[in-house]
Amino acid sequence: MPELPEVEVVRRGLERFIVGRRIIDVEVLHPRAVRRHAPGAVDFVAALIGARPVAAHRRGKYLWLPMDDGDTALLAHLGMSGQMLVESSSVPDELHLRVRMRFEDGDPQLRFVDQRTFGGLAMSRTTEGGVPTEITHIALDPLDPAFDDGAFARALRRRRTGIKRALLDQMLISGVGNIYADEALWQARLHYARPTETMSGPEIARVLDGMRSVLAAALQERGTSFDSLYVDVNGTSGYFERSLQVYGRAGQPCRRCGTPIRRDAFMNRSSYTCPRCQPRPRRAHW
DNA sequence: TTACTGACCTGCACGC
DNA sequence: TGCGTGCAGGTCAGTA
Repeated sequence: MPELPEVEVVRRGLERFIVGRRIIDVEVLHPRAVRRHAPGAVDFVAALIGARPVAAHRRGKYLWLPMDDGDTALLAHLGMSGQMLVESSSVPDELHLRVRMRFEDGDPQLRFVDQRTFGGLAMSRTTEGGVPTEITHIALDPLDPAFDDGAFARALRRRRTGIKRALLDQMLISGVGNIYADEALWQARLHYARPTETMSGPEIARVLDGMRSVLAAALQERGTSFDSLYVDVNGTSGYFERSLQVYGRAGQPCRRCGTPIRRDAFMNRSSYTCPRCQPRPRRAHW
């Protein structure tokens, strides 16, 4: 499931293999893949043909390639199962190939493959700061040098919710999904239902430290892979799954204290905690 | 204004 | 063997 580390690995691949190459052909093979491009697939194709990406940027889980016209960008979100593959035209089409781009200098081509179609591409106008207008509401991620720990702590305490809900809110902090939220909270020894409004400064610092350490470690391992759904631009899976401490380990011993890891249903998904290291708070936001 | 819920979507695992 | 069901989860519109 692509979260910040996985998206960053893909961004680096696009920067290496796609930036600087002029697009000469675009095929949209599934309209849902460009549903976020309001004017439709025909307009999406027309906007891209002739354009040349000049950089590859990321904010949270969003990727964008600014174009050489100076005020548009190709905006991408991988959703649950999106893949950006840089491949030779001789490679057979993937079953879930949604969009293909060909370039003036020939191979390799860029393919957007997405099994569950939660992801998508769009052409977007950019702000003066170079950020696509559609994602200006997305907060910075904790690895961004401009991320303000103090402002995050103040915003967190203004909320009346549980810490995990807050961490998954991309308007508060971006790049963190279900997997890394569970991992960071285990690192910080905090339960997911811990009320944000009463969190102490050291507790918030532990959460930020936990997030940064888990995201950095995942980046080092080129991301997490549970199946074939997350791969880099060359189709290679990451290795961080082997380093996960709680996520997906229900019933297995906590690597800190040996207590069996517990799985709870939470927000229509799963939450993994160690009942001993991360005790339920007396007052909780479920 | 803020917090929360459900829908979207497809493939796989599992039980019957 | 085949069918039905549950599960995985990021985002956003709608609701309370």
